[in-house]
Amino acid sequence: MSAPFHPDYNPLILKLESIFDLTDEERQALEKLPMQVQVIKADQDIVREGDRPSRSCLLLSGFTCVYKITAGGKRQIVSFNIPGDIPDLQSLHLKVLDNSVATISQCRVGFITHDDLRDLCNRYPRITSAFWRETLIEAAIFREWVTNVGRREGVSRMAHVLCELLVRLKAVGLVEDHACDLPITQSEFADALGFTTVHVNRVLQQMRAEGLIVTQGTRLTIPDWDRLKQVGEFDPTYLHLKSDQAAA
Amino acid sequence: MSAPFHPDYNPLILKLESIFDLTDEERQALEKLPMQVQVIKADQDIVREGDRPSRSCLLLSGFTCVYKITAGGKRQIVSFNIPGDIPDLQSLHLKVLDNSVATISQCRVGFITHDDLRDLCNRYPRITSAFWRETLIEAAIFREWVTNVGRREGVSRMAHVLCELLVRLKAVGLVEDHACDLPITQSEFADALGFTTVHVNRVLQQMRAEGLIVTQGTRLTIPDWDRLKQVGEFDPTYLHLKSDQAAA
DNA sequence: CGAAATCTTGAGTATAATCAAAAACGGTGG
DNA sequence: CCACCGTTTTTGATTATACTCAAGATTTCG
Repeated sequence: MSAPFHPDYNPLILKLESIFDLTDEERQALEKLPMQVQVIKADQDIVREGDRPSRSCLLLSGFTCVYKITAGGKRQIVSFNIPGDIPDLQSLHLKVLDNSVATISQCRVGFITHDDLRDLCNRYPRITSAFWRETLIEAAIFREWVTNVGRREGVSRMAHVLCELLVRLKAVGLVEDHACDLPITQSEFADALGFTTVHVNRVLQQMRAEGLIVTQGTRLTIPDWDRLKQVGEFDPTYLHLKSDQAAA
Repeated sequence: MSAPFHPDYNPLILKLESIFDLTDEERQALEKLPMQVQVIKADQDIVREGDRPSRSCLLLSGFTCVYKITAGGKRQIVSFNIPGDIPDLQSLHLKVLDNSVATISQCRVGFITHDDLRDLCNRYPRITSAFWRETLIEAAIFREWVTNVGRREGVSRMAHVLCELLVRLKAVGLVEDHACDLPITQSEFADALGFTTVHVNRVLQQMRAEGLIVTQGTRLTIPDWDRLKQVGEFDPTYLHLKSDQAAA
């Protein structure tokens, strides 16, 4: 599996192949998809709630998040994006964005116009299916996220998001030896989990103490995957991955 | 607007027209869509997590909910379905269901085979778009649901779901004079909001005391829509309705 | 090396959970 | 029409998870 920044590393194709069978022709069409690549530094909005974009953004490297701000000024992150994700693919069919997307780390982003996307879908109807499937899995992730925030507490809630991230990162080749780079701050985890920063800190300390996770800077290592899965009540079915790379 | 049970009342078409412009031809094709209609009593699963259905279900009358059960045995309702919804439309592209769907009240359900749906989509490509759009709006509702459960508390969280239900019911003609029939128990609201039944009860009492809602049996009346919207921090943009029936 | 961001700690508090039981409601059958 | 049963709603008392506020330690990065 080619590493990030390697010339052959195309996270979109890796991602789609993890959920869909592509023909060579379709793969080539995807490789030729025109995009305007841009490097964006950390903590910048890529698109904002209320925007009416005419293009979607493919995340090539780095981490972004989809978030909403309540009228009371609180932020809720509804999902983390990893390379290969198109966080605002929905804007192809929904004119007004109902959420914002921001970078978490420095990112390389490829902007693809809706015209080019529609063109691709018209020429390759199965790619329409693949993209539709992609957005349906995104919805499945949101459902699981609701369940996590609504019905799990403390350590269990945190463990579940970590499991999800690990499995998804594995699918695009970004996990090695149960370890990955995860440049997400405790404050961002708080906004994702519906906690406060202080509480996230205490939960993480407990998880370290229990040997569920090991952290060194932004590097996360999972010493015992089965135990983390168990604590997080994690079942990867909802990610609808083709193979059982789901085992991580 | 035709009332439920009136012969012309087709909630699917009403629903799609609230989010998409249909041509006469497309409307006729939808009307002719073959379906096996069945009456299902309250509190029954229609489909279960893990199923691999070969058909989807269109809710014709009554209320259903989409839910998941955690390994710890807790239930989380991730959305309520109203007439016109197809709660498991995603199964057209995702083989294994990652959630269950259950009736809340007695329901009339129309089962439509995936073959018939695929057929319809092939013959009317714009209907593919309409359905895709439909599932994207469902995803938007999940995002908002995460935000609600993660970042709003007590009265505000409850007010928000009520606002959403009212607006969606309005779009299919089931709200009159800011009132509707809402056969959802407090225990079901608890599973939807991430609360306990006891807490839902106390929240509802407070809302009644503050004049935010009036209930008589399963009938819900909203005396002051603007105030409810304000308390629930409700902005209907995420429902992506065509017109401003969003005002309710 | 120094400023800013991030992480950590402590003490006091609030929202919501838990447990347990009583009251009210809704439908059914006599 | 009313008695009866199961479900749903309501109440009270106690507890727990997570929040708030505030300040200090550490890391990161220019």
